[in-house]
Order: sequence, then structure tokens, then C-alpha cells
Amino acid sequence: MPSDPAGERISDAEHAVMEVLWGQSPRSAADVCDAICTNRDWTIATVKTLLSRLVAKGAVATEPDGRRFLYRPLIARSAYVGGESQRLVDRLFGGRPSSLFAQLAQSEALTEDDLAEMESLLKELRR
Amino acid sequence: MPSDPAGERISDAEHAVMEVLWGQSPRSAADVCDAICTNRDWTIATVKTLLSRLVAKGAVATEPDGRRFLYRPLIARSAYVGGESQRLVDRLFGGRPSSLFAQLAQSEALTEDDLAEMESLLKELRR
DNA sequence: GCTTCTCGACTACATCTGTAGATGATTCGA
DNA sequence: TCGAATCATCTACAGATGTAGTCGAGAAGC
Repeated sequence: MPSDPAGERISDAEHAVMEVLWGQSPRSAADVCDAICTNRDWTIATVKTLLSRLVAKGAVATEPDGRRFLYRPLIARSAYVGGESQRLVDRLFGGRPSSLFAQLAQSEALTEDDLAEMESLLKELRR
Repeated sequence: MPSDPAGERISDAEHAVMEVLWGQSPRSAADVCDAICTNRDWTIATVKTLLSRLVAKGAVATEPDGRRFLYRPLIARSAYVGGESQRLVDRLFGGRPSSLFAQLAQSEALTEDDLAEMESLLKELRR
């Protein structure tokens, strides 16, 4: 069984690396480090470990580029994001997205802009 | 610094225990086990460990009841749920709840009922 | 050609998480 | 009063995670 896209869970730190690759790919380990090592206060060694783990999990593919590797995501951001969202809705809101929406509304996490955008999205879905 | 409500992260298994306590509390460890051990295929020992960890994290309080303890949540479900939702929105949607909403819509995770409920919620928020 | 740099692979290690057994105190039934 | 049942506490241990160091092979400069 070689690699299982989206089957294995992606950890927080790994996710940060994925975001970099989703932003632009393929990229070398050094490139990825350039993009986040300062932010997260990581060394190149950490990035390399995370990339290896992502490859092992089947979430990232490598292609040789001379003496080094370039890395490229194997799972789409939308798939990951969708899966995580679904997970949250299932775990905390009994699978009802409207409950999540109600929660955000109640905690005043919704700005005027959010409301407007959702309204227009709803209208579109209704067509 | 004794206990930090909501500061420490609550793990998946711990969360399952919290749900039981949120459903009804205070409860003894045995009661909690009755409520989930069959589902999750756990033994009472596992439940006790999780309860201890939750107490250590300041998420659950104990009160003596004769020779045993009763457990009660210290953090409200809404606070936990709100925090987790916010975390997701921040991590995956750049802090914009409407993007999460769009994602759910696109992945066809929204039923007719969901749409209807959100519409009425929106209307209410507009008043 | 020899030194130096860089890369991926492998190793390390502390903490967290899932899962549970062992132990010692206490209590309850007989 | 003596054994059985029940608690909470302590200990255990494997796998995941965060974070990073070491090492051998090749490349690049001189």
C-alpha cells in the first residue's frame, strides 16, 4: 500500500509546510525554509523532517532536480480544507453546518462584510 | 498558576469525555464510562486517565462524594466550541468565516435545511 | 585533485496522546 | 471481622508530534 492521499492526518506543523507548497510549487526544501523558517522560528532541519513526513504520508511528491529534490503537494488545498471543515462540523456540531454558523454568529465572530458575503452566496445557491 | 481554563488544548479523546460531562454533570468516573465505554471501546481505566488529565488541565473540577469523586466541566461547551471554530477559521480561512461557508457550499455539504436555517438566522441578525 | 558546501537520509529526544494495568486505601456485605 | 468490590493514584508503553543534530555522497570552487 504505497501512500494514502488524505488518509493520514496532517499535523499542525506539517500543515504550515503544506501552505507554503500550495502557495507555490514545486519548491526545494531550502525554498520552503526561506518562506517560513523566520516566521515559525525553525531551522532547515525541521523543514526537512516535516517534508519527509509529508512524503511518507503521501501528501507530497518529490521530483529530482539535479542533486536535490523539489517538492509538490499531492493533495489539493480544497480537499484538505474541506476535510478539516467537515471534521469540525461533525465533531462539534452534529454534522449540521448551520449550527456552526449559529455559533459564529453568537460569538460575534461575524462582521458586516461576512454577513453580506454570505447573503450573496446564499442568493447564488438559490438560483 | 493553578489551572488555565481553555488555555491548554483538549485532545480528541478528552473531548469525548467532556461531551459526556456537558451532557450531564456532576458524574462519577463509572457513570462517564457507562456513557461512552461501549461506544469507544474503552475500559474504565482509560476514562479515569482522561479525567485526570482534564483535571490537570483545569478543564474539569472534582468534588468529593463519599469515597469517590464527582466530575464537572469547568469550561462551558460553548466556549470550547467557539474556540475550536475560531481556530479553524483562522488557520484555514484567513479568519474569514464567509470563506468557510463558501467552502461548505462548494463541497455540497449544505442541505436544503441548512440553507433555510441560515437564511432565517441571517434575517434575524439583520433585525 | 582537494577542500568546502549542500543535500537528503537517518537518528535523537522530549512531550503529548491513546490506551490500560498495578497498587493501596476504603467500604460494604456476610 | 474478613474477604470482595470499588476508588483514585501511579506507572507503563507505543505511536504521533515538534524540533533538531549527524553523516555520507556528491557538487562546486580553486
